[in-house]
Amino acid sequence: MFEFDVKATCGLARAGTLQTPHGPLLTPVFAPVGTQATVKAVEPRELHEIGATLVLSNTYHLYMRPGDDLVAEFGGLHSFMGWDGPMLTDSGGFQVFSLGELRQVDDEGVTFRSHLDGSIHRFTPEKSVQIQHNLGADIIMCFDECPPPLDRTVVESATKRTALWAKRCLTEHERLGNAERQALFGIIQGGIFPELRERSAQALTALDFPGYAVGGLAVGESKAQMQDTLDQCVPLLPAHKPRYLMGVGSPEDLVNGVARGIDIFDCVLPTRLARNSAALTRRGRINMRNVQFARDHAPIEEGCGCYACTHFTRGYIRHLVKAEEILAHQLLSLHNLNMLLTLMREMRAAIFDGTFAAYADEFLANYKVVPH
RNA sequence: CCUGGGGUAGCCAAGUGGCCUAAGGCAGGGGUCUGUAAAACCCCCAUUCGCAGGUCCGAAUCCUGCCCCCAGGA
Repeated sequence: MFEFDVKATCGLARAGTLQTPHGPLLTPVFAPVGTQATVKAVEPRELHEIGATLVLSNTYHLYMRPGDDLVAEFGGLHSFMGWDGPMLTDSGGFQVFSLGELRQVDDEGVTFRSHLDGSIHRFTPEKSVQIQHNLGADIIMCFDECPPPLDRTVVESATKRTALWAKRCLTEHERLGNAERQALFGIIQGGIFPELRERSAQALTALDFPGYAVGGLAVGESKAQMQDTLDQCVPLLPAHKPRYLMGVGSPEDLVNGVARGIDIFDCVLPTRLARNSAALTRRGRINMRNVQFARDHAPIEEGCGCYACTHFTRGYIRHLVKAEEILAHQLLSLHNLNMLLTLMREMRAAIFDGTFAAYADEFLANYKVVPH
């Protein structure tokens, strides 16, 4: 289980297959985020229809509500949420970063207040692995500390801690004895600092995880810094193991990530943008709230095969957005996810065809940050 | 016609002499969003208070006239 075969390469870009208990995962792959055991506004049936293969969910949120023990009672996340494909859970490490003032980190673990009711809780690496064991995703993540990427002192201590915690996660995972059912991935930290990335990669690869994530990016650094960091640290990861860039991303970041040898991505962006009325197109992002679309009879994107684009006009979707109808969130979420999933499929095909570089160049040339 | 109440932004509405170059909400326009504390957040949107005079150092606020609207009575 969890064998990863690189089937084709094109430059640094790779197309592979990762075996999981819920079927093979074709990479490069983008995972829609379903934080609370649901991809917001999208049914599992629809996820299948648009070709989603991997879904991410969250340790912190599900521990808080409804509780990982309750999810276990329902047979784990897959049966609880009705998704029978591969799943990944984040460790809760990112929440340590994003909860801000609500938390306190020490070498042993993290104490934090619930964002729901203010109650005090504590995560340790062991606790995170235990929760993820109860949740039952195919891929689980080491409990890490994800620091703001630019402060060297903070990043250095977080990077050291992440390495120590990775060892503890692995020990706990082995103790629980379910390595055949769940693959535990290690996470590289180090912010934008090459020496720290290098040290982190050395420490983590020494533990021989079945897959490695690059964490701590897309959290405040510039695009150039993110790309430089990937250029530097992806080659430090074993070529025969899947590489996961956490929390990314935007269409251009996915292309840039694949070009640098990343296999797995996840991001809230497409679904969050959808609920905040933005649509992703190949020419860039458009805000469907804007009055310029009020009398637009075209679909969100000409030529897009998704249900939103084959059945509805921009004018109608703008109306739904302005009227705050639930269907606006549903259609835009579906479209945005479809756009990214299609992009991933096309990149995979281009890698097999040996035309990835040209494909990437053309995509990036057409994709404008400020379109129309 | 009489009596009372009322006319502040597209709508609702606070303010009843100086801190009003007028609160707030809605609507409208624009922006932000990357391992989801997000169907969230941010910005813009009345030099002007029904109209015309007057009092006063000072008026959306007081006075006079006019014009509208509402309720009740003829």
